[in-house]
Amino acid sequence: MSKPRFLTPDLIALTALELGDRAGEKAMTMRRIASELGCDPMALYRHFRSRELLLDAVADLAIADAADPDPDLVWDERITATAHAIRGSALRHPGISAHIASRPPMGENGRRLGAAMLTALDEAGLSPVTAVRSVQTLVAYLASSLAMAVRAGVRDQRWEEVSDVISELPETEAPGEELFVVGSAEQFRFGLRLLLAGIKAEAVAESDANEKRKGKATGPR
Amino acid sequence: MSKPRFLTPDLIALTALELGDRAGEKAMTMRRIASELGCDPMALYRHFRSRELLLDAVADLAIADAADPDPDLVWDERITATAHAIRGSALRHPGISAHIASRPPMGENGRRLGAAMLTALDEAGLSPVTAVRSVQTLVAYLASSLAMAVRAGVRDQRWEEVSDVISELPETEAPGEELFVVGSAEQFRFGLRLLLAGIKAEAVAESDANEKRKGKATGPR
DNA sequence: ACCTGAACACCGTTCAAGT
DNA sequence: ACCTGAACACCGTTCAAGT
Repeated sequence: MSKPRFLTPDLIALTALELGDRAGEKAMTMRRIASELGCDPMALYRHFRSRELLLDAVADLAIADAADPDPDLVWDERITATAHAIRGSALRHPGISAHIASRPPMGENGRRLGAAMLTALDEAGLSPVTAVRSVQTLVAYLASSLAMAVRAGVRDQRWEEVSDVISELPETEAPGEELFVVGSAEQFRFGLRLLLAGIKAEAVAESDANEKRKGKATGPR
Repeated sequence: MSKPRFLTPDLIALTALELGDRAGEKAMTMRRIASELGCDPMALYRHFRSRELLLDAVADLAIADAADPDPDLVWDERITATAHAIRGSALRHPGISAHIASRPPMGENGRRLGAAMLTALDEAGLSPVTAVRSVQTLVAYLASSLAMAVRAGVRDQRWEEVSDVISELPETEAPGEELFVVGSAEQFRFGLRLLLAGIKAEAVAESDANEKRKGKATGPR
């Protein structure tokens, strides 16, 4: 409304986030964000070099309220808690979730939550290389689950067709319809469980390798 | 150039795919696709109700050359082969890969390849419900890996910052730079391995449950 | 230093009209 | 049946100018 004398990156990102939540992804244009702030569209370019970079800032802001996991939890519960926290925050801001899905936030909050997962995996006994790879895999899965949840507002028509395929398989009873709600919390939980089982197998393999290596120097046990 | 008297969905999709490969994602506008075909932009709307639906057709076309897996392979190798085939085809069409990532193709080819994975998982002994969930998880991971590979043309500046986090962890040696090439084939392979390990654990759990159930009726073995 | 206004080169899509 | 043309209501971004 009134001309804000002090435009800041934070104020711009917050305004864009609210606009997106209220009016949808497509409403977050430079022109509409500016009119929301009561300034000229070009004023935004004083603070962000492009629309893409502005949206990156909005994406990181959207997950600001995802809390770090309780340090008393064991490592795999900490991973699960962090993943669900990120998913929850992102879905509470539907206007920016598609952007989060395609460009995982690497701002203050993205790095904070990434570090939390990395620390948990370190505690699980993974080597640094495997821990980083695992975090990247978790982030990739999280991003995609988000993308699917966003457009699954109602049921995604296209997935229904998969049921035709299933009924052609041998020994198959028709599964319930709810199975085809892509992006559901239940589907998300399932995929996370698969990944954690894989990570645990990886941890066991690495610790076996370490045992064997140490064994040669100090004897077994 | 000359006015094509017989516009078809296939011809339009093919033209758009080539344009995208040649001139990038943003070049695939209704207006430019039409000018490539030598027709009026509005002629396209006779065959696709919206740009989004046209791009869905292009996405499915892009993975048309991903072959079904060799039926002689064991199930997990078949999953791996299919996933790599899809990734390969998608990356050969950089103009549409971002769209593929955000909306997994459910046209002729998407369904064909989804069915191949589902059949493999059925053979692994998974229940239909678990098999469908697993395919959805695999597709989600595949989609996201694609999205990351697309914009990783050069190194993604933002991921580099993760290395700061790592160096704060205890007992960590600086990992090689190549670790931060997000979307690399190696990173993709790693995530796929995690998921397959998870799926195998799931298969074991389900077959144990079945053994126990049958055991009560027919005795062990 | 920070913001404005006009202008450039585009978009997707609707609608009424042509053949 | 299929395609066209003009028009509507927008975009992101550059550049020169204002205060």
